[in-house]
Amino acid sequence: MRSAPTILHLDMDAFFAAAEQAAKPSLRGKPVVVGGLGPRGVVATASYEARRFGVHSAMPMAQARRLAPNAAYLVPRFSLYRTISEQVMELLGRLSPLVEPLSLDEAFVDLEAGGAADDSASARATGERLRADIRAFTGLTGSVGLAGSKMLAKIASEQAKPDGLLLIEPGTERELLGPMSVRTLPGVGPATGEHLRRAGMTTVAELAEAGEDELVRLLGKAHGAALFRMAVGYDDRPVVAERDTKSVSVEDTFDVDLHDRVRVRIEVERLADRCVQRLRASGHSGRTIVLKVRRYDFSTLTRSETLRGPTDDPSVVREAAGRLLEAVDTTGGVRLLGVGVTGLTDYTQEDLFAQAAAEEQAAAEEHAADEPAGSAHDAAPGDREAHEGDVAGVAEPVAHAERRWAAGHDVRHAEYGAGWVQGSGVGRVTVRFEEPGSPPGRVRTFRVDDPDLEPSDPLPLVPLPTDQAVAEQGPGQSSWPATRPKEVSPDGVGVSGASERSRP
DNA sequence: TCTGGGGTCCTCACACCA
DNA sequence: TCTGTGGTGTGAGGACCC
Repeated sequence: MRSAPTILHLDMDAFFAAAEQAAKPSLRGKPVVVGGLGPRGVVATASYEARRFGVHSAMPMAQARRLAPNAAYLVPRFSLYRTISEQVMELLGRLSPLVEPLSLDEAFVDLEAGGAADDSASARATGERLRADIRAFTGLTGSVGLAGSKMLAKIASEQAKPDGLLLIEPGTERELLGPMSVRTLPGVGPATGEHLRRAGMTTVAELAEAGEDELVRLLGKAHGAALFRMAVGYDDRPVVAERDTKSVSVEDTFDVDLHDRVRVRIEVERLADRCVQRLRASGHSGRTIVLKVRRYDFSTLTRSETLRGPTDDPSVVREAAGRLLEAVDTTGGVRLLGVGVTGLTDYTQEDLFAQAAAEEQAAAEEHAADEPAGSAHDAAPGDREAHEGDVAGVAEPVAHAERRWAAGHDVRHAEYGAGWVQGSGVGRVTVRFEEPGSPPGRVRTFRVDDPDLEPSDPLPLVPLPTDQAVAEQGPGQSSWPATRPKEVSPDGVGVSGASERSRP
């Protein structure tokens, strides 16, 4: 806790949906829902227009479609969001060396450490400047909270949404927090909230009145004590720039429950391989292998095995996961499988031969991953929906030519210019010709093998400055964030609802 | 009308050892 | 030798977050 509100929390507004609206002018002002489009998908982000229909994060997609049948439904394009996120994080990095990213669209900044602010007035000015810069550089809006602690800064940005700034003056915390719901505090979810409600506590003030001993009795030592401190507005957690990864995992929910034991085994091995790929990409190896199984009735169990030493060998992880699977009863069906590795270290302590073999295999897998989209993981459930756009409605694996035109992806036509794929199927691809700076564009349909049509990289959401404009700013002046939109992996977008009406 | 994916942290139970 | 205790490692599950 500090005497000046110099901890800043930034939260981008409806980030994934806003990015799609910025990239696709025809979707601006319309309800947009981003999330998994499969039968078991959930909403990742809903635009504010969609929220008016009652759609919100974590809601089953089927329910969202009932509430907002005319919304545009899109699959997330993480590489695009990551590019935008890097631009935003770079802007934050100019304020302070102490930036703690929480996710692609959220971060804490210690303004004091960067000398960017030392009192309320300078903190507020810095926050407003940051919001203006984010809008100028990305075309998106973010909300800023400023306070003397991380908890309060986060609460402030939440209150400021959308597109606002709120500063909490030190000394006013308890007064402000008192009437708020216990669910406002970080760490109080549905279960803890209900637990507290049964104990007669629904507001933060009631938590503070109950006292630390009572909260510890109800919730346990760590949780109870932490919650009491939060309730009285005390939070001295520092902004931490670098955090070590503790675990790496991959999981897949299947469109239809798996019953075949052999198939389950194959999926576990596939997940183990994907997990090792990630593990290696992060430069880690790990000692404990974890298998996660969610059964037909949504009951979830985990089984783990700790090895004698850390590994990043796919065969070792595959075998361990397979052994763990042997001990699990899967009768009735399996809804989800996951494989993870914990107990991470930065290197492998196994013998050098194993290490060399592992590296060879990693190189081979990396080569395979560079091949055209769809060749490596067509059978993997997580990838399948990405290639079969909602609009295209293709039940069978799409033909290679059509696979080039994943719905939502950017394209360029020799005559009509830049656009994005609205759908494809039966030898045709439908493109809406518009780009971030243009008015909503027209839709045209082409043969999938039209030589004038080519896939292209995503365009910047706002025009990049000319070299002249940069030069005029002079050396050392604020300049465009270095990160540029780069190649986006074929993670696919399917569109339905509003845009589906313009299908050929 | 069903409930994603990738994480973190905490608690509890149990075995083992000093 | 037996019993109690406390620390540590491991395994499982739950809650929470974005």
